[in-house]
Amino acid sequence: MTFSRDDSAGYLANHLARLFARELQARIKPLGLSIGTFPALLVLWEGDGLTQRELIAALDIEQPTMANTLARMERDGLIQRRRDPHDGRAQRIWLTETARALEGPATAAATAVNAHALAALSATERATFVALMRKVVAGLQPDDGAV
Amino acid sequence: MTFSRDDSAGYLANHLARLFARELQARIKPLGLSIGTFPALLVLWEGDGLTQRELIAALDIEQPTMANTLARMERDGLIQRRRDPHDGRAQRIWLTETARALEGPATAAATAVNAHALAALSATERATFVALMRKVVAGLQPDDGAV
DNA sequence: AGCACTTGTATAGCTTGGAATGCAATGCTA
DNA sequence: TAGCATTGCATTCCAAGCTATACAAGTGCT
Repeated sequence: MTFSRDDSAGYLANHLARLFARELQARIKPLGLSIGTFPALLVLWEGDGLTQRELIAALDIEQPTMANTLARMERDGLIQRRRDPHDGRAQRIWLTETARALEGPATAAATAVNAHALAALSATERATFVALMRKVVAGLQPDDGAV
Repeated sequence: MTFSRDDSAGYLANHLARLFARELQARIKPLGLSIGTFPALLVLWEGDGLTQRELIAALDIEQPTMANTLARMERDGLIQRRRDPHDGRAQRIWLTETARALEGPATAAATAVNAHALAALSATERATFVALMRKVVAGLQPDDGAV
């Protein structure tokens, strides 16, 4: 029996993520954004002043990846970093006005991508799909709560 | 209303793919493989002697990505490329014995990753999950059949 | 034969992701 | 309080994905 790509959850997940990324990329490029910054922005739009460590915990991204992403975001004028007055190691991350102004159009773009991607599914199927993804993610995630 | 990451199919797909990739990577690293070569190997194990173009069509990978992946695979002794005798532009890709020998352990590793990832789901849910991913992928794919 | 067009690959340059490592600031403890 | 462990972040190096571009080999047309 050969291993079948289209029966493999892992293969499909990879393919799915690439398709989503391609489309989101196309839609937010006009805004001057790229996909890697998106998750961080989503968190920061809810409330900034976080440390890198807090962002990492929220997003399950490895620390060097986040450091790199934040460096690009600072370069591109999306964030500013200021040292934490109480902890000389930490920096707190603040959105610029530019980044704040992008919340509306950027989330609209993401919503549009999701809508387009799920257009082939019924409302029930969409809910099931998202719930199952959440369940698998939860099962795979390293922080098992209990230790 | 704020955009909620955990209700976003795109966000979840990205997270899911990263979790799968991390685990597969860990499991096949001991074999001397890395995840980027995996899809190409799956196709070539079914039958080699393909051109780069044929691999791309099978996997929905952009051409420069595949060129780059094949270069790494050749460097790592997984494939050899020989010019097509009938078309001076094309090269046909052949697996080395090394690559052939890895089919068993590598697909076993991928199967184990899938099993682990879907462990939180019932048999019915697993089938649903895979079917829904396939459906969304099909809906997002560029080649609409009709043109 | 000559020319434009198409096709198959390669290259350059970027982003996004990770592992491994280094280092400074902090915290803990004997 | 000196020494050690921990924490927060940066850096290095690599893989994997993309866009844009280049280029050589084939194809078709005149």
